[in-house]
Amino acid sequence: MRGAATREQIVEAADRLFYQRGYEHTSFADIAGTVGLSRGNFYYHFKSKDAILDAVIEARLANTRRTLEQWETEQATPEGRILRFVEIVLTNGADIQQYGCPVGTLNTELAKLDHAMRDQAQQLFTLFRDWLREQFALLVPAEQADDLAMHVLAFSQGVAVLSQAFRDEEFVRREVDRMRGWLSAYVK
Amino acid sequence: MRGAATREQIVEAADRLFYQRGYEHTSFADIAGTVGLSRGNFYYHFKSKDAILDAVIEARLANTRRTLEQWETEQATPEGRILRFVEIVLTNGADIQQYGCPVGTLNTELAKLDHAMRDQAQQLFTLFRDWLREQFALLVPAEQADDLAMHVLAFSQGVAVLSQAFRDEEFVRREVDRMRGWLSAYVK
DNA sequence: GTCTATATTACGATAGAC
DNA sequence: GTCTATCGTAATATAGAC
Repeated sequence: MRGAATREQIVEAADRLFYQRGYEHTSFADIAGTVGLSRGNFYYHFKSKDAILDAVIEARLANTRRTLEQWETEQATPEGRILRFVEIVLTNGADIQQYGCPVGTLNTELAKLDHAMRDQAQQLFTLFRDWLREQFALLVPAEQADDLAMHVLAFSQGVAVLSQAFRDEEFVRREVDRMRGWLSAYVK
Repeated sequence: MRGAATREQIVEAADRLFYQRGYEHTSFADIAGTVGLSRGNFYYHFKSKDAILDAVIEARLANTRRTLEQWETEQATPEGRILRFVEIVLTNGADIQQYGCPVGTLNTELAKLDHAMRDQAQQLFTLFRDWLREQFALLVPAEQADDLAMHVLAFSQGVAVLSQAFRDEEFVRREVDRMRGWLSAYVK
């Protein structure tokens, strides 16, 4: 019981630190310090740094699935759901301006490190891609849906990178408005 | 003479390694090994890692200015110049698929590290932004030009992040085609 | 300008007591 | 399950010989 709670605390702290500082720049001491644990005890729960990354990605995948399910129930129409995704850059605007997109920055970092966990990080993107594709498939012929899903995904990444680089909230708003206009052409 | 040549070699090697592996993941030994220099001698040329980063960014700024000037002479029309920028994601497609955008990934990394050289890295983006704005100012009213410039910049970053994550050249092609269509609406 | 040798620190990881 | 103590390695950086 207690063990599971500690493990969860470690994963949560690592998740946040990996996002805010990056994976490589986060040390065991950082995570242990945040949780209030000694470095030695750390290895009882996770035997390597990669093992923590694995757990963090698994947690993010689970959280993402939960979020997407919630959006399904909250938004009645496919365009409403797609718009819900588009507006993350506003909803999470402050975090994105400081730390970038949690999915995009992790993928970028692991790609440069040529890290073994690259493909699992890509799955985070794939979750959104597939979900967006399903929404578009309700609006356009099925063979166009994936292309449009990738376009919306690219929008989110472009906005996130520049939002972090320039720290310009107005830019984000303008891009969301432009995306709203683009999207309206596909609404039945 | 010889000293300047060695310094140049160091900056070139560091530039490439920072791009391919990331700044933090690149060690002095990596750079020294590439140039064929001992670590000790290294500090004769650069007294710290930050000093190398500074020199690398300066070199990139100079290279970027040169590239933009070249595009000015090569392309007679503003739309041709903007398109030349848009097509970088194809021209440098292989590198971007492997290492991402050199400007975007550096900005993302330095932002997470909260690095002192962040603002100088941002200048790389600003060079492209200002240049694109000037091109758009020849096509649309001046007050719209910066918004459109940022949109094109966001396009390049979105495509670069997803190109690296999914390693999908077809996606890049489709996005460039879409951008060509978008751009044609602004051409006189 | 270039080298070897070394100081120093931080990190990932292990051993073993409690 | 948690702790302290410690090892090995790699990285930044310095000192001093040639």
